[in-house]
Amino acid sequence: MTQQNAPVSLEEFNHRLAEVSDSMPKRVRQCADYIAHNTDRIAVSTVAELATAAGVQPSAFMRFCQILGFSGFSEMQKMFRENYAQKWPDYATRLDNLKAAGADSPTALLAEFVEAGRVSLENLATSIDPDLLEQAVDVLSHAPMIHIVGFRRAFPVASYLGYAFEKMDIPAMLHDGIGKLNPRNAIRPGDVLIAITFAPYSQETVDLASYAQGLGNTVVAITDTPTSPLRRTGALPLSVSEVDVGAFRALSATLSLAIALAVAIGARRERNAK
Amino acid sequence: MTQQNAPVSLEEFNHRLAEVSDSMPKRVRQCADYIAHNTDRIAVSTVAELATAAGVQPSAFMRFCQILGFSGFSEMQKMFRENYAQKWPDYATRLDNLKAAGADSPTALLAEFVEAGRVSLENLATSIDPDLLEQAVDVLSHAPMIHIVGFRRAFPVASYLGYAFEKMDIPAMLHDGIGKLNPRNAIRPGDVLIAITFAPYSQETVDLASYAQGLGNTVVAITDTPTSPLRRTGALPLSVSEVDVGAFRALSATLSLAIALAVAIGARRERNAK
DNA sequence: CGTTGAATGGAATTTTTATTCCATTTATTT
DNA sequence: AAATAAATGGAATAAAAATTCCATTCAACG
Repeated sequence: MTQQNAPVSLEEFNHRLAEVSDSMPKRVRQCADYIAHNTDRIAVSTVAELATAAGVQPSAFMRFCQILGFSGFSEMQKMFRENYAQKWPDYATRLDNLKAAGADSPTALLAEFVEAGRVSLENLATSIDPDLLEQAVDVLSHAPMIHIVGFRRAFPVASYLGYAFEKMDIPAMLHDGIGKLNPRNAIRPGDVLIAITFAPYSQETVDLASYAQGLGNTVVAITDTPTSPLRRTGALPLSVSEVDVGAFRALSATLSLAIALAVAIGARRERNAK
Repeated sequence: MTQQNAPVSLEEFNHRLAEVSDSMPKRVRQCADYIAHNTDRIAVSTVAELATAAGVQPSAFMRFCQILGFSGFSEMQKMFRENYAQKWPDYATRLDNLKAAGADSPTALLAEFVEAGRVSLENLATSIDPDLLEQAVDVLSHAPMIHIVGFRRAFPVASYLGYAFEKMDIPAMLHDGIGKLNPRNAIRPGDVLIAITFAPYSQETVDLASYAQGLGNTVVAITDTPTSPLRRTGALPLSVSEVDVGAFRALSATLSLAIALAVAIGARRERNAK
């Protein structure tokens, strides 16, 4: 009994709800009232749970779903789950589709990276922990010297941080591994290390981080997943999850976080100096 | 088979994940990796869906849940559904919250860079000339060796290109200025130079570009304004305009262009090789 | 006050989803 | 290289959930 006009977005859903909320039998209205106040529970509950919470029988809740235009509860829930998951498009699939369409053209590829960057940025904005960021800025703005380490795909981020600190006259040292010199002894008491690494985590970075922590220095980690080895050692973790396109990523979110961190440190230092 | 220590919060879950992520069989690790990047999907998916997305059988996913200390998938999902609460605020809302923290707060700064990055990416997508990009890919995919130069704020871009080419087994050389060696003679006939520079244009980059062109080598320029000195010399110009936040920029668009260029070259080379 | 049609509760049924089990493959150890 | 243990895939089974159906209740109207 699927109706022709099932809502496909939160807006449509709310609109529909308002539209039909007059002319509802008692029990169905109970459902509507409950849902209006607890819309977010739809995606993660069963009919039985929602029905109980609304004080009605499952069958009554069922009728509510149908009055709204869905074939049943499952279809309604599907809409909410998809809406929620939309932030994470499946890039592997999309890339396959793209190739199937014969479009491995440079422009199509660029569009993919632009899209991936956009999603990564949105995700950064919604996932960053303001407290951790604040803590990182605080500790870094008091460091006599900031050390930076990051290799392979993390190196562009490390070097950009180095550039930014340089431009703001903040004492900083980029451990870039030139000549395999490993200038560990440059890390003095009170110095803070910014360690950047992503899966597969580079051993040198992890080593330097634990060395610094062994000395009692604070380490700020820019890293990805919760399984990152930098988290285990008690570093201050700033996490970024970047969307891949094939085997590569655009680093948009990571660099944005890095440069925001650097500029915030610069601003904080000026304030401290006064 | 409920274990005594099933995680009851996201923190505990992540901690546990990090703890056991060494010493995991292959398939279980696949689950861990997928979940680490898509934690938010657990609440709204079925085992079958997650297993497919992680590329494993449902039974393998089941084992993963148990290794983490849950009796099964349902128990794990229950934890996530209970903690689901206010994950709903969307991008726009969240960005407002970040800004609301105060003008020069780290989060407000981050919000600005995220916004700037988004705008820059949009500009890039609409302003890039597909023909020029195609020409650049074409000429670079036939080069016996690709040289890369970029200093200061362009250096992260240059080094990321170096990383990408390295990963794809494409002969490339990053002219990074170490020891002021200036290995100009490494540029052989047929080689192509990617020169990256933005206002204020760094002299070394411009010099190397005109040197290469003097030899008859093609130069692909990643640069900004139409007045860039790299344009005057007849280089193939790919232009990006990046939105500034104060004196800095997030480089999102530039890096996206660079990585798309690199991957396109890699794909083209494979096609040529056949 | 009886008749009719809508609304309701609850149990029966169907469908979906989680979970277990076991034969087969893959690694490890001797 | 053989023996042993661990890991894996896939199908079988169990559990849970959605959906339907129908007997009963309630409300409206003549």
